[in-house]
Amino acid sequence: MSDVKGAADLRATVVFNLGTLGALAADRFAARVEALGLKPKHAGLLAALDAGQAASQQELARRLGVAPSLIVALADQLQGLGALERVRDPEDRRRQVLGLTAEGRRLLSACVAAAQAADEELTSGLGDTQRAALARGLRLLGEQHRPA
Amino acid sequence: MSDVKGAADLRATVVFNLGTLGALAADRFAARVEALGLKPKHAGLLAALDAGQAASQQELARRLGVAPSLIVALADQLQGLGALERVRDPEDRRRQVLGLTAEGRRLLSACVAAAQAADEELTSGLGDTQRAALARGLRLLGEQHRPA
DNA sequence: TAGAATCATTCGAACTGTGAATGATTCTGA
DNA sequence: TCAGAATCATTCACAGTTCGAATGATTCTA
Repeated sequence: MSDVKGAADLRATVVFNLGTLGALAADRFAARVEALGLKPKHAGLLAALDAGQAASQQELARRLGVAPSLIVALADQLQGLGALERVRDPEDRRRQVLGLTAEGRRLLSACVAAAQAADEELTSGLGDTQRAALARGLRLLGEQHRPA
Repeated sequence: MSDVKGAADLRATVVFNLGTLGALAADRFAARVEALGLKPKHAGLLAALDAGQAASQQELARRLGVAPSLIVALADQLQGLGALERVRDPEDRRRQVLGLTAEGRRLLSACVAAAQAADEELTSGLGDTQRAALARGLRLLGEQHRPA
């Protein structure tokens, strides 16, 4: 292969396709959760709350890779929807411990359904085998890049 | 499987992993092309110019999925770097036809190298077989979602 | 040939997310 | 015990990015 690289070489790259398709997938997902009155980051926060133990906002900011001040805004909005509750940690009253409500779990479930529908739409052109291989590869790569 | 869906179901989704990893990949790539004085969109424009026939800015905006006014700004900056030239289309003097210069091809080549290095970094935890499968799946999916 | 359409360009505005400042609370070490 | 440092949630001003409307030049259409 030549040492002068062109557009074709770029398209063969994982990061290029990940970036492009990631933006596309994010748009499709965003369009669907918008019907729930949510942004993708809201869904991310709901999922983080469902996944781990009760966590402070500081800790959630680390997990989601965003500034703590953004968690405040997201939590405000989700609290306004009745999706989560803030409770002062009695053992450290600086901390606000966030917890999902029943409505929060309902919303999260709807977000997951939206993601699955978007999956169906996005990968409809792929055969079952290819779709499974892609899903597996992404899950693997994702597991290796989880924040501690 | 239950009909009430939780965080684990979301993480199993292609769109979720595509979105998350897409953002990660974009960041890694951006950090590398920044050393060249470029943003990822600049690289995208260079690649679009290298790939197709000479195109108007209007057409490039369609291909990249951005507003025409953004193409103006990107092209201004790349022209300032000597990476491309604007030529009035003699057959339609409203159009500016953009073309890569030798410097533009050099920059594109450096962008590709940056993407390949980012690939190496990002997928270093995967086996060769898995990496190839992932690259193939992404390329396939990407080809199906090309703008006309 | 007059008016509609299309192109590149400029400019103001919307949206997102960040980082610095603030007040409350907890920790630390003398 | 207590004074100062550290950590938490919160507010707020700000930067970065992208878009859409307005503009002028050019081309198309009837």
